[in-house]
Order: sequence, then C-alpha cells, then structure tokens
Amino acid sequence: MTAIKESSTRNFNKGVALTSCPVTFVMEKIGGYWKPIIIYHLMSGPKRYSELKRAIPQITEKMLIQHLKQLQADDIVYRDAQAVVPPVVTYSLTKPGEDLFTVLDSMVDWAVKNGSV
Amino acid sequence: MTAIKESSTRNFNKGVALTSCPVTFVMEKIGGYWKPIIIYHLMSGPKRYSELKRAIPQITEKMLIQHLKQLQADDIVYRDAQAVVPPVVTYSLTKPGEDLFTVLDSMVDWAVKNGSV
DNA sequence: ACAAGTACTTACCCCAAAGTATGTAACCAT
DNA sequence: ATGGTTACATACTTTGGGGTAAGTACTTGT
Repeated sequence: MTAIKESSTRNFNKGVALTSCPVTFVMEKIGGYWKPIIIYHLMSGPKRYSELKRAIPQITEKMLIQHLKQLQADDIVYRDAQAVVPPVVTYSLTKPGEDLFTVLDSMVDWAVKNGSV
Repeated sequence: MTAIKESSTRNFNKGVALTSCPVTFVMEKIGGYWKPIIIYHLMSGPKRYSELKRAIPQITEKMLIQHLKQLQADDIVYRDAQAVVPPVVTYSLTKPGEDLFTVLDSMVDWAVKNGSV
C-alpha cells in the first residue's frame, strides 16, 4: 500500500519546473525516445497515421498514437480526421510545431560538432 | 524468469539511435530531469559540489553526483579535485558543454514564444 | 465467407530511472 | 571525544515509460 508522500521531491517539482525552467518545459514536450523522431518525420509534410507507421517501423502502434495524442495536447501536431470509411486521419505540424525546427536544428549542429560519429 | 528477447524493440533501437539520429544523441546527453538544470547552473561559472547542492535544493545528492558523473563521461563537465581536507571539488563546463548554450538558448526562445506562461 | 486494411484501444508486463535513507573517510574546532 | 564539514557511496524501494499482444468497427476485394 504505502501512500505516496505528498512532500516527495517528485511531487514538489511537478509544480515549479513548469513555471520556472523553460528548458525542462521544452523537454517535457519533445523529450522521450520517439517524439523527436515523429516530429522529424512530420517536418517533411503532413502524413497519414499509416504513413508514419511505415516510416518508423520500429515504433509500436501504442507508442505512436500515445505520443501523437500528447503532441496534439501540447499543440505541436494537428489531427485532421475525415469521416469516411476506411478512416483517413492526417497529422501535420502546427505553427509551434514547425518552430521546433530551430531547436532540433541546433541539436543536430551540436551533435555534428561534438558527436562520436 | 522470462529472459529478455534479443530481438526486442528496445535492444534493436539502442544500436541505431546512437548512429542514426542526432536529436536522440543530444537527448541522451542532456535529457532527463536534472541534467539541463545542472548545466544551466554551471553556465554562470565553475561551481563546487556544495554550491551546486545549495543552488538546486530539491535535487538529492545521489542524483547530483550520478548526473555529474554522466556529464563528465560525456565530456560536458570537467571535474577538478584538490587533494586537501576537507576536499575541494570544482565542476565546470568543457568546450562542448559551453557549446550547449546555443541549444539551450533555442529551447528557451521556443518556450518563451510558445510557453503557457 | 473471409482475409486485409484503416485507425485505433486495452490489458498486462518489465526494466531502468529516480527517490529514500543511511554510511564513510578525513580533518578541524570546541 | 564529539560534532561539523566536505564529497561522495550504497542498499533498497518505487514509479512511470515503454514493450507485447490481442481486440474493435467498418468496409472493400476475391
């Protein structure tokens, strides 16, 4: 059982981080294994769900929609569903999503300069 | 028991991600909750272990050294220990570490433009 | 009739990251 | 000799991210 301590470091931080650390703020949006990869694939233009699936073969369907939903909630991707059968759902980057290009680009720059490759 | 499948997605990715995705490469270095915060604090100049501890009161000592060691191994911070008692250990950013300023800066930019604040 | 494609959903499991708590070595001041 | 300071180390527990596997609804092709 053991209830979660309210005073735990984790709980305490949930609050402050969002308001006080812009870097953590960004990390929460594009951090994690798959998110940057998904965003990268959407940078070359809108894609259907199945197109993304084929573009990133290693991702599981669960992870794909889970992250697409989070990215939606964070206003980074836009979901367009046509009410037809079979369903046609297209995902594209929002303006904030497109603006992430600058961030990802600076990462790539750093990786190229300091990477082990 | 159930041994880990060698063909698991996780294992498969460990390999490709490092060599194929520069963004993931960066995420592995500065991702996680505390690393960007530690790096941020070192950007204002070298700091002693105890100074970092006081600057980031919510971090546990375990997390602090654990991340400092990883950042060291990744050639992002430099550790200078003086063989005196009580010990004086100073951490500072390496050149690659300082170069991360560009990356963090673009994140802050994005956060300011698209942040909920 | 039945497989195949589309876009999901759900239940369950595993592991690594993060947190809690405590210990250590060396010295100095009182 | 007892407590304080510094910079860690280490055992144990918890949590959440990610993975596996299977099911759903609806239609088209054979």
